[in-house]
Amino acid sequence: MPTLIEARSKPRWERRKDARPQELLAAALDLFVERGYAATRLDEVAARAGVSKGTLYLYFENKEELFKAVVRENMVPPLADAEELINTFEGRSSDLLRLCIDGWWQRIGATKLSGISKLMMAESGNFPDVARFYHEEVVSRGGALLSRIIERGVALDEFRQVDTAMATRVIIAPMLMLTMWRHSLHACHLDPIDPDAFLDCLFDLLTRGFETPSGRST
Amino acid sequence: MPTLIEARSKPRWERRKDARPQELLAAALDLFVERGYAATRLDEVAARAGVSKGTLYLYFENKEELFKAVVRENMVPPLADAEELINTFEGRSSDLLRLCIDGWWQRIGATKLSGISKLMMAESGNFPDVARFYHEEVVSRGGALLSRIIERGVALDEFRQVDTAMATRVIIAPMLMLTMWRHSLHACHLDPIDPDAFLDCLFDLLTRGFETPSGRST
DNA sequence: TATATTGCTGACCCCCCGGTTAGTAACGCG
DNA sequence: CGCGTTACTAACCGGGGGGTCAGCAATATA
Repeated sequence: MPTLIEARSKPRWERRKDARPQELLAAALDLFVERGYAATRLDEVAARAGVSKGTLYLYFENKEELFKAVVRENMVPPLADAEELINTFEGRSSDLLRLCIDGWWQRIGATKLSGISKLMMAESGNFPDVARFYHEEVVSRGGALLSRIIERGVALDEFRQVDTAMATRVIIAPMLMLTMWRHSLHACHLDPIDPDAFLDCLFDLLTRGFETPSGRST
Repeated sequence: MPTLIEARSKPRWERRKDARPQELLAAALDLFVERGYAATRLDEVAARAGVSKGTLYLYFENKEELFKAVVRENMVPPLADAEELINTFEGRSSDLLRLCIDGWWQRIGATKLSGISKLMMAESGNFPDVARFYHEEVVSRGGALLSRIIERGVALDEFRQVDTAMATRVIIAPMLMLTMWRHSLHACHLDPIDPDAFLDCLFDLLTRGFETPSGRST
């Protein structure tokens, strides 16, 4: 039972209009990654952000818009940065590719954000609207990004002439696989995989596979 | 409005005690693969099997036991056959490996059964009991199976001395990846992947990676 | 045709969760 | 200090789905 003083010094709740959205987005990210899209309860998101469910609906239209906001807040900026990097980068295309793969790993793959990729692979079938949004906002942009790197390498005669679409898939697939591995099997007490060794191996395979003889230096 | 004759010739329902379990399992497999574990409604499973939900509960204790039965009915027999094959096979270990990979593709990977693998990767985190069952019944048995092939190859000096656990993961991972690809991205109108070409490529990589010089013939 | 057996139905219970809203309390301002 | 604005809460609604069960109707038997 709160004393009068406590009641005065600590109001039951505070008005913090500007901080709420970020706090709600952070809580939503955590829970979407932990439980998946369908299994995430908006009550729980609100509770973790320290507000009631009604407040959540003051800042986000509904569950789907909340999820979209999480994606826009977290997944899109790294993509934009990578696009900027490609536009300004000067140097070997294989180095640019390595930069992008490492950047993906540090900013997405190794963080809880990778859970969003897993979530979409797992549940896209049940939520076609969300899947379409995610495809437009993340998948197609990421694919285009890799395609540009490969085309750059081919244009500069650093890479062999490869089927760009196929090569893009070859690069993305192991990264997605690493993500799934960490979020499903690994999370369920199976023997862990060493991500750094895995990515080194992947990059080694890719450069050997793509580089032209003239492109190899060192 | 049924006439008297129709009512006599076509009873509202029939007693078919022995056929029900198989029909329910088939319906359950379809829906688990289509929608996932959590999103599958038992009402719908029963309806697709041509019975009411109550009947389903006459043959299966609850949702979890129904799912376990689906796994036992569909995933375990191919594993048992593969174990039998390994026990009796005489020939090169690389041929045995190819047989098992092709067998997996024909009996699981290319069929709706691959949806069960995808389902477990997607939802194991939310259903730890189911995950434990699946791990014991399928994952660990499948892993042991591959390990035995590799150890056989090493013992017969056909394969290099490799880390068996790592090699097992290297083999399984691309197969799981192919599965996920087909069930998420591919299912959502993204550019398709050619599974046969993919598996050829995978097997080529594996044999080149594993074989000892002395093990290479032809 | 009469009776016993039992496979099957469908209505029901109850909790859960996305979404809504009437009302309340924190805060800015005069 | 008092008053108006509004950020926030708590209770609520409705639909959905796992699981249950009393009763019925299809068959076996005679």
